[in-house]
Amino acid sequence: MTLSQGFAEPEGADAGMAVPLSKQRLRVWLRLLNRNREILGRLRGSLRAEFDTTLPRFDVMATLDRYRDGLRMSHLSAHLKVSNGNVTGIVDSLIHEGLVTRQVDSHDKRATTVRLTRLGIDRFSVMARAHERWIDTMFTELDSDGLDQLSSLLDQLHGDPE
Amino acid sequence: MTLSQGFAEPEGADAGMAVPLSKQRLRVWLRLLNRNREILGRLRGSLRAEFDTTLPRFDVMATLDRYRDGLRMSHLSAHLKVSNGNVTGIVDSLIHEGLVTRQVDSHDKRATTVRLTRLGIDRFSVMARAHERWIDTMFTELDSDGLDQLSSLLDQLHGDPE
DNA sequence: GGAAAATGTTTTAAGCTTAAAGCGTTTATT
DNA sequence: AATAAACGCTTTAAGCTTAAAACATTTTCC
Repeated sequence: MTLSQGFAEPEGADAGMAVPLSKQRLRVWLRLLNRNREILGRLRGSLRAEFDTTLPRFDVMATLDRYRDGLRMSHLSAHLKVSNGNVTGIVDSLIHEGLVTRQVDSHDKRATTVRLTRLGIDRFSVMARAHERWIDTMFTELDSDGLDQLSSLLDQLHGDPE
Repeated sequence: MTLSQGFAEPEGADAGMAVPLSKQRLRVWLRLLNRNREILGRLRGSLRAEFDTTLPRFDVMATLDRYRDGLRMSHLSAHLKVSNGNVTGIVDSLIHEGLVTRQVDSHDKRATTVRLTRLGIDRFSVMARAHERWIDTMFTELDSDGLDQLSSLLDQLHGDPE
């Protein structure tokens, strides 16, 4: 999965200042990683405690809720940035619970469209409200300006080759 | 795992402005999550391609490299913010490869101290240099000020109950 | 139209992850 | 000292995740 790109030299010619900048980047990356893990841990615990479900299932439902007309499996996994096969299992289990349907495309028999059921929509809307509250409490200290700043700084990271 | 805390009302009394702020928080959280996944995906791929190892193994070694005197299993998992049992398996496999040792504490027979071996230290130092380069390329667009800002904004998120 | 390449998805094998239960060991309480 | 509680770690069961292989269908290109 796209790994042969790396290895450009740090570009800002490493004359004296280069080392500290690398270290600083490393520290910030570590912090980003840890914050993310902490937040995910809390969300996971809350989802389990309140709704007896998991984060991956919630993520799939959230994405399908944003695309009410349904989504191809491949688009779903692209949106979630997880592997293709991964989504298969999660969707299977959501179908098993009656929250989602999988419908073969009439024009292309390879492709399927996944969609929330009525039940799925209803279930999700309850969870979404709770989720919004959890995020609110974790992001309380950031006001609109802080959020904009954070957002724009995050945009400057390029995780994707692009 | 600490889940009964949540559910304070968004505190800034939701009069008109509250809804957009929640949505903005949600968007930023999504972005944070996605960036993190992208970066992790790239690092995973590079680690596999260049060193035939995994991110969790790298993380354990990186932590042990910072604590050359060794670390208790519990401290290790606390640092990594993963579950206790999780680390057990990863350390097992690192021991199997001769990169790490596990030594029972002489005063407390329940506890063990995990430490990099000479081989582990050497292997890690090679990987660490590559890792630094990868992070450098992904964080190129952020200068020292940007990094400081990002760092301080991330500090304002509270993932941990605290 | 038929072979080859590409596409959309699922399956597989290996490994990660968590929460909860289990096992010794140590500490606290009487 | 005996019991109970706490602690440090490992095991277990269930589920998530990935990369790669496999499958089926469609498209491309002679």
